[in-house]
Amino acid sequence: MSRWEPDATGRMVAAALDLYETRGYESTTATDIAIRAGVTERTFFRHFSDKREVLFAGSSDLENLILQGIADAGDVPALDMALNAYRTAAPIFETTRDFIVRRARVVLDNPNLRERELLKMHSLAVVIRNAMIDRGVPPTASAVAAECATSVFTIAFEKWIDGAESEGLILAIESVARELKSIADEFQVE
Amino acid sequence: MSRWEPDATGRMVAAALDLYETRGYESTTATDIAIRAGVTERTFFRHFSDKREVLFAGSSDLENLILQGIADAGDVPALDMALNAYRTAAPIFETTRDFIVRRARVVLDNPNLRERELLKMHSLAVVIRNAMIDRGVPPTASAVAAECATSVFTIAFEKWIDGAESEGLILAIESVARELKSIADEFQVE
DNA sequence: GTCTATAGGGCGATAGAC
DNA sequence: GTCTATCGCCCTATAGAC
Repeated sequence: MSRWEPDATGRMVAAALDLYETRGYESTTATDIAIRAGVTERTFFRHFSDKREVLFAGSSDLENLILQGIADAGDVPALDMALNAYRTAAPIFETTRDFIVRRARVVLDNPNLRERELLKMHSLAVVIRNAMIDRGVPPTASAVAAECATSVFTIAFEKWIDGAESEGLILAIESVARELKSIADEFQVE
Repeated sequence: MSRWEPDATGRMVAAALDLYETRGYESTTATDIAIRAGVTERTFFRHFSDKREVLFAGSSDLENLILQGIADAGDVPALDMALNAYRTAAPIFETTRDFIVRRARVVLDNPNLRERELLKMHSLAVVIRNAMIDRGVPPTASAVAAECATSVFTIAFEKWIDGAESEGLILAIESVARELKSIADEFQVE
């Protein structure tokens, strides 16, 4: 038997989500989470740079899928390429839906967590943007496509969480993308 | 002569920007800012809910202009309506360009401030979205238009700060909006 | 305006894996 | 021996309570 129970990170994430749900984020201390996970406060901060980060463990996995989505995309228009990043990432949300939904609710009603989520989403957009530039897509087109695909994903995710799109996250993405297309069609540049 | 020097808020904002520029955000304490502005630490926290907020003073003015931009827009397509919010807000950036540029640099290279900025931009998007829904634009169209107009503004702002668009922020907005139109044109929905 | 709890960083000690 | 995960104690600044 080893000195420590395995998967300290997983235990801390689970403990944090439980406590944030029941007591709320503000009134949960880092020490509370650590104790519930069977580690010390100091260990908590060695795994997570701050109290928010614990709900964003595994975001580097997400980033890798995003990058793969760009690499896997064929020689398609910029917006399609950017959207492919999120199509490729969608499965990791779908396979852990219960956790994702609980987590989303907690994040949604706490400004501190919301803020961190926006930073994470923004860094995904930056990753997509840079990967597209590396593939030879012009800089401004890459920036606009990456940002707008991220908006599409965010809105689709919102619908999927609400249960309005019970047919799956990818279909929700396609549906919101169609909406973007139609809005842009109506728009007349001066 | 009054008991206190006037414009405590303005002095704290200026002091904070100076210190964040020279020492960096992390190694500037709230007390440092307060002292430099000639107030007590307690006064600082009475004006600003936290150390980040000091660089976002006046964001309610911005929100009001945004709302006016939506109200002033004629019966135009959704994306045009959302963009009009930022066209209307553009002048307050242009009249204080020096301050805005210094501020943008500081925000850009500190994750804590960057995070807060993203939250502020997101709440502008939400304000636009709700104002559009109130004007009778369908919910999903409002969401997509508000988010994408915000992306357009952010990218245009970036170019304008870099000096690439010396002809003004509004022209930068129009130019990025054209890019969005052309990207959406290429995109073929499945 | 004063007091205090919490966030979160620094550092050295400890105990297993290899 | 090295490397890595944990602990424990000390510290300061933030930010909320009173």
